[in-house]
Amino acid sequence: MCARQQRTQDQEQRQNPHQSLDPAPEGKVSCRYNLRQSVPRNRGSRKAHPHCLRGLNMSYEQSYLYKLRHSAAHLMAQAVTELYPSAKLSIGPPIENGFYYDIDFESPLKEEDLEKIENKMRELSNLKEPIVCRPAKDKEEAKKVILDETTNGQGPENALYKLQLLEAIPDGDAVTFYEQRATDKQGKEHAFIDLCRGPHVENTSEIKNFKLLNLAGAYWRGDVKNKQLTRIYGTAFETKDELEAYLHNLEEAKKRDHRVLGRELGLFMFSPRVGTGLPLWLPKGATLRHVMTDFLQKEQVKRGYEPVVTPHIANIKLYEKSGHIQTYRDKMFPFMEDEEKETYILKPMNCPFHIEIYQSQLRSYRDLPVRYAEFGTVHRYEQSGEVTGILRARGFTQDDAHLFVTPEQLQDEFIGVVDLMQTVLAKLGLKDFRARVGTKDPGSDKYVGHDENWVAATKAIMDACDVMKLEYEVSPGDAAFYGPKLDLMIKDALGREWQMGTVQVDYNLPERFELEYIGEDSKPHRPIMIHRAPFGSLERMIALMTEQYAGAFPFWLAPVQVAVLPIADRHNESAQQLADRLRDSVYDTRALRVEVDDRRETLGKKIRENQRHKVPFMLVLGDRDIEAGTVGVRHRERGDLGAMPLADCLKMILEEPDTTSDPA
RNA sequence: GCCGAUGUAGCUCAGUGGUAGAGCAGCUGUUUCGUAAACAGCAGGUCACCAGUUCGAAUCUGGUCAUCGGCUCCA
Repeated sequence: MCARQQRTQDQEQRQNPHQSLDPAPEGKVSCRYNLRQSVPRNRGSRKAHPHCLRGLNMSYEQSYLYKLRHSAAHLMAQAVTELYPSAKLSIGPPIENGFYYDIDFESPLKEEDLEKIENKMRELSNLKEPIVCRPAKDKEEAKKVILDETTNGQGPENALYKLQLLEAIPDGDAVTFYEQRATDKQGKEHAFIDLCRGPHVENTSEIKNFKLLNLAGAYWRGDVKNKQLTRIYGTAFETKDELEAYLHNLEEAKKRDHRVLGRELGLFMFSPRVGTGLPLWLPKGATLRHVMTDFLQKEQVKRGYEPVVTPHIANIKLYEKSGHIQTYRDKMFPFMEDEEKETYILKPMNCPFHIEIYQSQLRSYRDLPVRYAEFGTVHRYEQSGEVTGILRARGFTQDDAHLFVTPEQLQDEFIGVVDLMQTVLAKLGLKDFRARVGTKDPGSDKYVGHDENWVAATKAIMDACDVMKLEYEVSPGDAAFYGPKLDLMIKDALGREWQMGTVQVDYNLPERFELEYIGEDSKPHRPIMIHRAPFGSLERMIALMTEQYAGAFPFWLAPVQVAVLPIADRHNESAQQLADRLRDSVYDTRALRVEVDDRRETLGKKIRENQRHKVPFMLVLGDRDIEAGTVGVRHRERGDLGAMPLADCLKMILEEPDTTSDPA
């Protein structure tokens, strides 16, 4: 587990997820390491050391490539300052698959300006500027260097961000500058000095294979309250081939984007007449959902969960009591208000409903744990810039459940949930994920409940992870407002990381709702709640799996498992009969999902299209087969397997494994 | 929400001020075919929407909306 990624870097130096597509140049940028040894993400420490980059895999951080990219960021900054002398530089770190630099421009940069900057970079690279480290005696001297030598004659205001970075460096720590300087043929001097801990390559002529990729806005120090700077993303490699391979991979990744495949495979759609972020599930996508929820449902029944079903709207008072309104008011769809009557809201969470059901009767300690599960559709008014296909939709389905447990049961129940999640992920074939324990950020006031509850809940999560030998990383500030949580994180085709499964230990909602059970001592006690969702969002999970499998879902999940292809019209009836037999599970308890492609097209075309729709098995039926009782079998990955007796073919289909190789 | 980009037929995309184009998909007809695209014809667009500039706007300007890449957020 644990993905190829850095993760504990300073917030200002967060990787660009867009850049983190695995270019896989011999695993050079691959960075696996023990999560437990990683430095926890901590906003406080990020701010204390904004100019250092930690948490990257040591081999990458120490590699030539890492230095090269860092130097490429400097070269870009030099080009920018020559072209736009009033631009104010802030930070420009290397990241997993490249580098960026955050710059405050006087007038907005256009995408076409990138080419200009690239050309200038080439010019400077050709000057073969030596890059040298210049240590400063102390911060005082460093300040002088910044003001005297890095402002392009624009005055102290130009060094605004660099001075703030300098201030954040602890007194006594080494302060260094890197300087690159050369004179061109016309005798003009080009010089660039940047506050930087390095290290760098020795000469700008080493920076040859680079490309500026895109522009983005990025808040100074990652804080919305600060000014938004312009971030220029780029990448650099040691060789031209590696650069081209990376850019090629980027293009390939776009083809497995779930939005592209979702349309091609007929899984889901969006309509402007319905609304942003509100998916419409087409028959094949709905089938996929059914297969997945059916699987989880059965797994949950085995583990003592009970199903419940709750409405899509509720009286707002329910959510005032839970605290959701106070925290998320402006991230909900507009309230349904009526002057005379009560106000209702579209539900953004299922928990208060399940709590109501728990409270509907007096509970004994003998009844606990109570485990209520529901595939609950919720609606959240996500920010317009955040909606991303079905990865982040405004209407989605949680595979939600709430466990009401005694303190003694907490650990076992939590472990049971983690076990379920691992079972689910193994079945879905998802391996490349990481675990994150989101804890309370002491500096924030968005949390409810007493500290002792938070401490107990956090300890319960970490203890359970230890028992399960699950490696995790602690991430302060990533807790839910009512409690800490364990999240499983996974990347999409473009390398962006998403939260999927989640488990939360919650002492606070039981308190707010005054939940009770009668203990052995015949006195009332307060249960603890576990919120959990192994998929997280069914929509997001389907998006991630679509990308992971490039649309070629494992056999058990494929919306269409078998396509029967009659060669000519006269074979259509036999084809239908064969399909019906497969659907009726004549041969097995497993009813197969079968389609007959009886269009008047050539066999080649039928094969091509079913192949493009990633149908696992195609059964070709012609005169010879009907005569001999055989079918021509074609497997999605293995190709034409020739004619075989029907019985053999069925045996093969039913033995098809639940996993699949990735044909993309 | 913020920064940047994009919006032409169902899909992928041409079209830089003078009567809207191609391929695929679709429809109709012919073909009845053995493992990744048969042949022919037809139809399909208020060029996202609303204003403006102009004799004339897909094309220039402004606004709105949606989508895409980031930032921030994600109960």
